[in-house]
Amino acid sequence: MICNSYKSFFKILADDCKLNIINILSKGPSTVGELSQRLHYEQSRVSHALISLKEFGFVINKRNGKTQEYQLEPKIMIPLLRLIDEHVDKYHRSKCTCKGVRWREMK
Amino acid sequence: MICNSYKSFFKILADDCKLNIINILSKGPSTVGELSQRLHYEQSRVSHALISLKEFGFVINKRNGKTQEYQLEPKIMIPLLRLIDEHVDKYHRSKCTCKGVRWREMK
DNA sequence: GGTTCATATGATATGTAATTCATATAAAAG
DNA sequence: CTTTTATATGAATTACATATCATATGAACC
Repeated sequence: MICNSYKSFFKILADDCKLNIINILSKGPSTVGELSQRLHYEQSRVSHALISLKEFGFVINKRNGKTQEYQLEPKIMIPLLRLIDEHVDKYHRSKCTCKGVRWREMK
Repeated sequence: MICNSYKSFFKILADDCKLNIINILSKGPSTVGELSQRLHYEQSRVSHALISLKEFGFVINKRNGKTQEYQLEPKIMIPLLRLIDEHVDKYHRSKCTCKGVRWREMK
C-alpha cells in the first residue's frame, strides 16, 4: 500500500450506509444497536461501516458496559460537513427537487 | 434522484483517475490531452473523469480553439484539499510508509 | 466541403467494495 | 458457569462505478 490516503478518505465516505450513520451521529453519539434500529440496517452492516469509519479517524468510540458508543471525530467532521453543505448549496440547489431538505435517508 | 448530494460528492472523488487529475490541476490549468499524456491514461478516460468533476462543480473549463482548458474550482477545492491534508497528517502519518511524500500517482 | 486534430459520448465488460449470513467474542446477570 | 445481550469478524455473493473500445461531435485549416 502506498500513499493513497486521499482515495481512502473519499472511498470510505462514498457510501449510503456510512453517510446515514454520519448524519445521525452529527446530532449526537449513538450505539451500534440504536443506529441499526433507526436505519433498519442489519447489525453487522452498521458494525462494518463503523469500523471502517473508525479506522480512518472519522469516528471515535467508547465502551459503556455491553454497548459501544460512537461519535463523530469533531475536528475533521464538523468543518468537512460545513464545507460540503456550502458547496452543495451553491452548485446544486437548483438540481435538487426536494426544497429545504438537506438530508434524506438513502437505501 | 433525491438529495444524495453527499454521496455524489464523495463517490465522484473516490477514484484514482480523478484524484490524479486533481493533483495535476492543483498546480495549474491543463487540457484533456495534456492530462492524458502526463498520466498515461486513455483520452476518453480523462474526458469522462473531467466531465463528472465538472458536473459537480469541482472543476471549471474554458474552450481555447480546439482545446479545452480545465482548472480546479478554487472555492471548494483549496479548502477541501487543505482539510484532508491536515486530517491525513494527523491520523495516518504513522501508517504511511513513504516519508515526506504527500502524493504518489496511482494506477 | 473535406481533412485533421481535440474532445465528448455511449454501451459493454471488468474490478472492487458493500451486503449478507453465519459465527465468534465480550460483558453483564442470574 | 451458563445464558443473554451487544458488538465484531469472516467468507461469499452481489451491486455498481469505472475502463475500454468504437464512434460522434466540434473547431480550425486547406
